[in-house]
Amino acid sequence: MDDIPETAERRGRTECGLQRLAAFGTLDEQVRHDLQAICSRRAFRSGQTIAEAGTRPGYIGIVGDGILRMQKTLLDGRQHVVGLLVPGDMFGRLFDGAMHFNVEAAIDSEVLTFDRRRFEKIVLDDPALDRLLLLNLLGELDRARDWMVILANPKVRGRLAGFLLLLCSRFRTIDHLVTVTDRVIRVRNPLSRPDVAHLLGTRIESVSRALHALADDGVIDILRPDLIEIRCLDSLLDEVGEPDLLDQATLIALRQNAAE
Amino acid sequence: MDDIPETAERRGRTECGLQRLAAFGTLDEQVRHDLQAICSRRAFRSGQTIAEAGTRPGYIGIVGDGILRMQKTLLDGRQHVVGLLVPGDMFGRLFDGAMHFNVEAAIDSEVLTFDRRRFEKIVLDDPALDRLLLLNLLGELDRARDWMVILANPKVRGRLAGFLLLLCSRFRTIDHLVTVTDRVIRVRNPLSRPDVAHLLGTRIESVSRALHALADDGVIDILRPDLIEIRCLDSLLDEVGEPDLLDQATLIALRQNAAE
DNA sequence: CGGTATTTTGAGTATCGTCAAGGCCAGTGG
DNA sequence: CCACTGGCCTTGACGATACTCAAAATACCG
Repeated sequence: MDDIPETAERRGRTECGLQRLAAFGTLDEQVRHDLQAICSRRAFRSGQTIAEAGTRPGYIGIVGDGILRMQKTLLDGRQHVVGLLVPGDMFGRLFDGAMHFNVEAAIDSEVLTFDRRRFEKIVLDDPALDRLLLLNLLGELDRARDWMVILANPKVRGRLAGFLLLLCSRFRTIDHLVTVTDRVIRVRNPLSRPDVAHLLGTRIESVSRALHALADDGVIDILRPDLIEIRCLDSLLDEVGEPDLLDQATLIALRQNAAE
Repeated sequence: MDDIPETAERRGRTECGLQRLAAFGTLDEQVRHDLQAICSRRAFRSGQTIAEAGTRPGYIGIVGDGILRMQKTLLDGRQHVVGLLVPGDMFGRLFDGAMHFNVEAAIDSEVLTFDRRRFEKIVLDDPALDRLLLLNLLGELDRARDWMVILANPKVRGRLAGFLLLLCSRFRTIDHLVTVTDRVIRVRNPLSRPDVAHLLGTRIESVSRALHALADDGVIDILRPDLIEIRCLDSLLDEVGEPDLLDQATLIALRQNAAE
């Protein structure tokens, strides 16, 4: 897993793809240019470590492509997933101390890195960018709270349902991870069974059983262990009980073809 | 609960107590003065609603004294706690849309409110305040992730242990909620049994049993249902398995007298 | 095609949820 | 002062769920 050399790093500077991230489209031309100048695009293979807890990396990262997982190392050495990062999400302790979690690539991914010092300088000079970061953080907070509600579900089945919905919500814009064809939503789960189990506070066997129980009830189809087809969105929503787990935009997007 | 008149509001403007909040001490004199000018101090009785999900209050709130709980309303109408706010914490969707959760007073509390428009204006003009808010959010995020780790604990006992430790960590600076006397830490739990149970994804009976199981093992003492004495901090930490649930400063503070 | 890792299934046990009953405390009214 | 009431917390008994350990099946990779 970890024997992939650090040099699995494509060099950047040229066309780092910042403009493809919608959120940055609203920024001032000059600011985008400044950011472009300190931006490198680096590729990481699935499983590779990108940033480690306890250290303070010299750069700010923005996910360009792929999925990263944030995880904490527990006393017994196991890794506990505390969140996923999708394209557009940031990490890296702006203005702050050491990382509180590791960042690893959940699938092959590309990360835009910005020298932290210089990034902070640009932020201080541009309120719009600053505001962008603040809103990004607020969104991150809401998602963390969504996780809390899901994790507080007393039954594994309910937690798993919430997990699947959250995957759809987060991956909606990433077409190779979520595809909405007529009546069904197909979603790829980038987390291994042990990771899912640990995240949901249970064991791999229980995850497997709950998943197959949902399949037996016709709520989902298991195409592959990591590829799920959602046949009945409403049933899944019922299992969770949280009204605004999926925002309106996501709901509409997921239903758009299903309604035909 | 809700029949306390809205006028349970002490008038503000004069000496709103902003300077007592450590975080704001570093701010520019002028900024503090500007904030003071738009600050009102309002008191809320335990159980009173302070802000509602779906609305966009006209003010930014900072907890002055007491404990607030953030909670989401589920489909079945129950309220689910997703976090606690202690003195110095903020709420109120700066630059952003509607609230995603309710805010209620968990105990009698005092809140500093700032007109949102004017607050945002001051923020835009002062990078230091902006940075303060950003760090506040980062801290909030870390705490939400701590909750996630605790909630992912498969056993009620482990989740409860984590809950108690998190209480200590959050309430450390509030002397009437956490007192460290020789060898023991005494902490008051501002949440009712139903709230704790729901937060931890279990039932009140299980909370009771787990609490008494910890007491039987000599890890804690139950002085009153809402007043816990921690006799063995290390045992509690073991139950959780998360190394940095308590930051170094908190650990030292909690142990300072216990070491004698 | 074989070998390995992952996932699934099965059986037994521990934990937890559920329902019902009992205890404790504060407030009320006799 | 004491019985009564209602809210919350605790305890007990039983059934449902989930965890553990072990084995089988499947997917993955050369």
